[in-house]
Amino acid sequence: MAPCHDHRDMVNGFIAELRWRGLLQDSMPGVEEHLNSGMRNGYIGFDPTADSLHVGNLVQIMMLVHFQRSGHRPIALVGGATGMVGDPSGKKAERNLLDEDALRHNQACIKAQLERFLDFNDPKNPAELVNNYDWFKDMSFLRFIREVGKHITVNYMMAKDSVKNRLESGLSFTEFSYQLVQGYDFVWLNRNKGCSLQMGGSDQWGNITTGTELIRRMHDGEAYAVTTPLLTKADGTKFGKSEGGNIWLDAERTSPYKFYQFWLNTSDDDAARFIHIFTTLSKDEVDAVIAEHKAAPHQRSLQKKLAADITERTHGKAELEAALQATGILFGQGTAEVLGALSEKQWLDVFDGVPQADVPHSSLAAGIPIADLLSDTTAFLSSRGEAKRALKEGSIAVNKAKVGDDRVVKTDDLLSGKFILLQRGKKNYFLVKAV
RNA sequence: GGGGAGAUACCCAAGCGGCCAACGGGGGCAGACUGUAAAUCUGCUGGCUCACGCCUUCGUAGGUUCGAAUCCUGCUCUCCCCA
Repeated sequence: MAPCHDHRDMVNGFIAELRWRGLLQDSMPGVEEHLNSGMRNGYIGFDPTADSLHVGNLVQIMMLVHFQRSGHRPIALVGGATGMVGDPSGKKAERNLLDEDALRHNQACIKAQLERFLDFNDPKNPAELVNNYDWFKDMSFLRFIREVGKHITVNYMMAKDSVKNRLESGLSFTEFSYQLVQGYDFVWLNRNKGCSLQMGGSDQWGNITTGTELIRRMHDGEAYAVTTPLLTKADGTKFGKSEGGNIWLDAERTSPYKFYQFWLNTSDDDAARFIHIFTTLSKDEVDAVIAEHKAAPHQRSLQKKLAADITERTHGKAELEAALQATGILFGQGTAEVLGALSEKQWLDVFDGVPQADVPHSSLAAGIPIADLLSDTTAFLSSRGEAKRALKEGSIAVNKAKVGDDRVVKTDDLLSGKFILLQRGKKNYFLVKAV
């Protein structure tokens, strides 16, 4: 056998890879042979509905990552045009349309994020980013319905679940047309980029098959579809949300610390599935981590591995280190002494993603009753009533020590001369800075 | 165009003249147990004081009444049925 310097010299079973990772929901007959017989181009579309992707998009991003690692060329499509139409799939109501400026801004931000996951400079199979606005901006309505619409019957379009489910509540012609617009993306990519595969979540199956159908009818091309299962959590709640809402890939929206914590907090069942999906570890490595975790579940090595891997991939090594340091300090044996040993810079680094407030030295010198500090002074808790409730629950800690409602916070409580750490329960922190 | 039903706190959903800050469920938060997991149990979940009490709140604007989320009127919106 010829020596192989780079795994990308060879195409290796992408579909098999998806299978063991639990990422394969549906696929069209013949895909596996098609992909295994040479380097192929495949794409996934991303909706520019916000200026950042979130962890829910991560499944699709990882699909492209695995695709590239298998030796194929991934194409990420940002839906500048489709974003203007609105996909009815899985939506109960008509969507609001974004204006063009917002879409442009969102596309640029999403592109920057995708560049962190995919290799756009690989000499053999570089990733590519396209925007369907580029081929739709000069497409006239008449041309579209003559060239594209002509090939698909309304009967065919109505049979799609995304349309059927909305027939009762109603959907606009615009949303109805969505599958054709997306289908034409595939046609265009097939023609101009040699793209023969579209991937996506299982809710995209209908849209994708409209695309393969169009390709077949318009120029007798070869095209395939593969979808991933919809990601769920073991407890049935929606994946990707946390107390504060969505978990974003943008560090400004979700701090790397919170991002790391999100993954660290996944349940055992979920973590075992997620490590298959969101890391590039080999099957042996995955099995080993899961086995290690089973042997000593309290170590939570599985969650740690998962969180570290994704955080580093998303935010980089330095941010991961900072998140680890913050985690160690906040959840470790961390006592007031540990905290007091930090430099001012360390304080600010560790608490980067934690809400903060400035409090004048003078009021601390006078002493602030804890209830006042929690609500009026810092707005850590939304009202005095909530502060008092929390105190009654025994959930408030100052500098990692539980306090009662009679506690008065003074200058003596300042650590490193400047900081006080407030805490509600185990996971909610607030940093007071004396100024 | 005609007829009917409805709008209650984050969501669902009771209440139909005073005992309603408003049953119950979900969600959320916290405590216990743990492993910053899951499951379970307990408490809290409008604001101010927290002890009574007070203030704002039941689509919206008025009205009746000692007193209304509950009755009357106008308005807005939603849903269903018939044409």
